[in-house]
Amino acid sequence: MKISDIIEEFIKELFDTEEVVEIQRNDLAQHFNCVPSQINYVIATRFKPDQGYYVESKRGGGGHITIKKVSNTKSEYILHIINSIGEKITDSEAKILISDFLTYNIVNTKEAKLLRVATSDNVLDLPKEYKDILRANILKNMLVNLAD
Amino acid sequence: MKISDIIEEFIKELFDTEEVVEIQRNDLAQHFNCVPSQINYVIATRFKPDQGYYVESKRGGGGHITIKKVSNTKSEYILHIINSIGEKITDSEAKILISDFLTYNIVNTKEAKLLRVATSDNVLDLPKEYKDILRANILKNMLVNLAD
DNA sequence: CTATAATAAAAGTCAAAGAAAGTCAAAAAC
DNA sequence: GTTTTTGACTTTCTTTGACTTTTATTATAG
Repeated sequence: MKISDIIEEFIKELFDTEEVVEIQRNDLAQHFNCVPSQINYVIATRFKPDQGYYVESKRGGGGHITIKKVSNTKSEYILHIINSIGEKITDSEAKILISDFLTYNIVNTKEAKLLRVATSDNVLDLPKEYKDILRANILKNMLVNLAD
Repeated sequence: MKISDIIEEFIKELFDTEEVVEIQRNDLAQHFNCVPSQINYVIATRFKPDQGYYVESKRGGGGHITIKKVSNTKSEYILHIINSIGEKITDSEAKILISDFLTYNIVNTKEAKLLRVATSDNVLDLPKEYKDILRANILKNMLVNLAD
């Protein structure tokens, strides 16, 4: 079996327990007994954006390579959620949904806050008969704009 | 972990309790067991003006380094806008405000979209008497969460 | 008692050395 | 002939230390 495949597999296994994988190029190379640039090769060929990964790195002392898995099914997931939201949604239902988005990295902290604020009961100071309908409307429309 | 990162973190923690941080270069270096110029390095790379810090120093006996967190004009700007929004705001007024935020890089494209969507006339499908009040409420609350 | 000179106590500068990661093309393997 | 492996060379960031500059204090001369 090719060393590149082994390294690829190794890194991918790290994602089982980690959301973001941080590696030390030289250490990893030493661990697999290969030249450091082999690691670059593996990353360049197996962790491309269209394969759902985002890579960052830093050189110098304490340098490292960070690989993030970006769910490519993100927009699919969002569209699915949008469809599952009916004509109404309560404050607590929305709250849970948004918290899930954060957990699954569909949105970042700031975006989650914006979603939450724009759909929260105390901001939507309206008669009951409007509230949940409007909330569903706002939420769905905001979500569409997060799906890309 | 890098010593520079540790020192950076240490200094930033001082800001939790202090508005202005005053350090003694040699003491700090001794505390972290590094050469004094390491402190200069950390300050030069981590406490730059565009990172929101202003640094002053004095040499000689009783010398020191003072680091001030300069009031982020961004959040100041946002807070100012929030105060200027009354109890109501129309769709077109909001639109202009949000477009200004983008122009001045107060928000990024995605955030601007979210603001726009959550305050737009067609999403806020409500009787006229509620619309502008609710829009102001939503907008102000969202902005609070962008001010940091 | 001042005014100056010497000394000490800081912080600043800058370049060299070290510690990573990146690049790219040649060689090897498939 | 395409993919993988290898390694020499480059770039970036961090650490270190010798040397400089500034400021405060202390000692000395008048």
